[in-house]
Amino acid sequence: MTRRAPRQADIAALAGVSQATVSVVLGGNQGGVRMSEDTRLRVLAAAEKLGYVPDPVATRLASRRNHMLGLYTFKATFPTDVADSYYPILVGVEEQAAALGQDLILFTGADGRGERTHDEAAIRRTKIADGCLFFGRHVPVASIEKLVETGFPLVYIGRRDELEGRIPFVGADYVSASAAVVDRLVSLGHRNVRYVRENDDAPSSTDRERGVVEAAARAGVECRVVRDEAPVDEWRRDGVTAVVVEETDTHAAYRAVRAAVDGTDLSFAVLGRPPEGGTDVTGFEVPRREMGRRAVELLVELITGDPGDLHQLLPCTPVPGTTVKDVR
Amino acid sequence: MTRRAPRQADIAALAGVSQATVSVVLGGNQGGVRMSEDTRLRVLAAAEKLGYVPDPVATRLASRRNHMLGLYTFKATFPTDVADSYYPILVGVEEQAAALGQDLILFTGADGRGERTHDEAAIRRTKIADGCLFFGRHVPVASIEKLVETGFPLVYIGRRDELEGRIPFVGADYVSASAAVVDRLVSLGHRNVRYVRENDDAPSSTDRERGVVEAAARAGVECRVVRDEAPVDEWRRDGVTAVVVEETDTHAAYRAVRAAVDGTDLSFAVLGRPPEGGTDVTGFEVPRREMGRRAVELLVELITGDPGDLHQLLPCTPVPGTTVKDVR
DNA sequence: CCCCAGCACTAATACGTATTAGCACCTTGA
DNA sequence: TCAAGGTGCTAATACGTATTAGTGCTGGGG
Repeated sequence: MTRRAPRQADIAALAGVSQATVSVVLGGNQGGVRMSEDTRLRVLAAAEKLGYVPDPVATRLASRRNHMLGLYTFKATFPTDVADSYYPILVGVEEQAAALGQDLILFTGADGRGERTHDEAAIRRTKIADGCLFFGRHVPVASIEKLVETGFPLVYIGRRDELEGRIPFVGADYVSASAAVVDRLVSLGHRNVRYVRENDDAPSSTDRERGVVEAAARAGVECRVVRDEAPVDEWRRDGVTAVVVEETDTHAAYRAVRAAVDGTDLSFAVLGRPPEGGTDVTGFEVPRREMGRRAVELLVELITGDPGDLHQLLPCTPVPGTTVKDVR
Repeated sequence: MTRRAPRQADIAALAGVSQATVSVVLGGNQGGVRMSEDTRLRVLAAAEKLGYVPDPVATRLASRRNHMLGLYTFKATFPTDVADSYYPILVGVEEQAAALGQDLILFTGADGRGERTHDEAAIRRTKIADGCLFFGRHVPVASIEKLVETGFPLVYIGRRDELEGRIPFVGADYVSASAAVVDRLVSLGHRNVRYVRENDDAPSSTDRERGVVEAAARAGVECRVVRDEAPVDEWRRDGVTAVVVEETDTHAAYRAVRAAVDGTDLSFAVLGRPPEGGTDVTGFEVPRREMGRRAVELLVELITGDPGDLHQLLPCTPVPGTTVKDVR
């Protein structure tokens, strides 16, 4: 039953011109080819009448532009467990893509039978789009390198330092934001702090640690780093007055520490936002939506050829909260 | 810098065969073309040596399908306000798309400058995919009809009865689920019920009303339908013992009624799930994730040519809850 | 010695669009 | 009248792979 979708050749036949003419007219005549107004209108009318829609695959094969941006996530794009942290980014991505007239291709990472693979073929499929956003805590370096080497435009959401800075990214400035949290503690008189981080070496984790450690060092304040455990009584014996905890998608460290600290007189801050929401816990807000927007912006710049800064770190907004006490 | 990616022609040259041979060998020889083991190995070796990876764009142009499913939403795909009700559907869609090896195109509805239009051109663009899912409370009938008429595969998420049943859909059986809620009230002795519904004539609203009204009629129970207001004292004077409220994305009716009923001895049920979550409120669970999955399944069936049932209604899961009292 | 049946492979073409060189025609000015 | 220049359009080709009809070759049977 399916009538074939109309193509330029059909329009050409209807309007009594050649396929090339149709392409020129519909393409907005970028090539500077002369065309009479009369012909132009005839072609447009025919296209309208047939309900023509350009084939994006053919467009891309012929010209390497189809106004589609890829979105490759290393987990499901719509994850079930960490919805709260992914979602705002996606909102930003969609927002900006719409604003710039780009559609989005979600690569499901499926190569036919179910299993989600992130092998080279899967990643290379992103080339169907004009460019692609990548989003995930880790990087399959080899595959990404091949993409980068072919000059394919891509932007990571989140800071990356693999491939000696050849990966463009839009991330959050966790270093400064984390340092600011420590600075605040220091200004309120805390001289002995524990930092609980998770067992992950993604940049978002290491950046936070760096911010905390450097700020503590600058202030001459003691700050020991521990992982994923909360012997609160011991800490208090050691003279600790404040606990800072990393916040990741899993919330693992956060929950453990929060539970242990609750009801004590320890000050408490989180490097991000607590999963339960609210503004009472001291920390900072990651500008996820803005990250999504800027990533799209940068990607489109890469595609069109004059990118701004290839490595962007957006500032996080401090959340004062009420869980840090003045101990001066 | 960009060295050209190797193509089949390069392999062919290296192996001393034709491009067609390369295609046949690398394509796993689906067409039943005979090929000597020797040649096969030579080609594979050459491909390996050059690091060949097929160009997905060309692949998709040459074969008729592009293995992309469209997803057209009448609001932003990633809405900021109704995340909870949209999201599970998207999860299901992505899940099943991945399982069936399909990528997803999100139509941002952008025609250049920001504003989201749903004119014919916007909807027509969905044809760049092999088929498209539509998702929204209302239908731009004229535009959709044109699509349907060309035989373009599409599936609505949510029941639709426009175009005399020519629109395939996967929806939820709100009629039965709503009736079941009333049946439960009746079985607990309620003989006078108020139904508060919202001011919307989308199928999801009218179906709920129908279920409620019919169930009440069958049981010979009084059930008056009101819109969006909650004069609780008046109801109680009239002998009402239970209130049923529709639940939509806006939560408007729900919130009003819930607040008014709270603290009274009126029983209370919702035709869906309350926005605050939990399982204490009597109602039912809409199988959103499953709807997403099945919609994808049906769409792919339409594309490949042997669709099952074009109109599917999925059962909702009853949630007993504790807000309905036994008044026998 | 010829014919036919496989065998191993390839030429040709399709897919739908973009791009570019250039053709045929017209106008203008000398 | 002719060259120069302009106008409006098209032929040809590229993009990289899939598909199919067919071609040349070999060997075996008659």
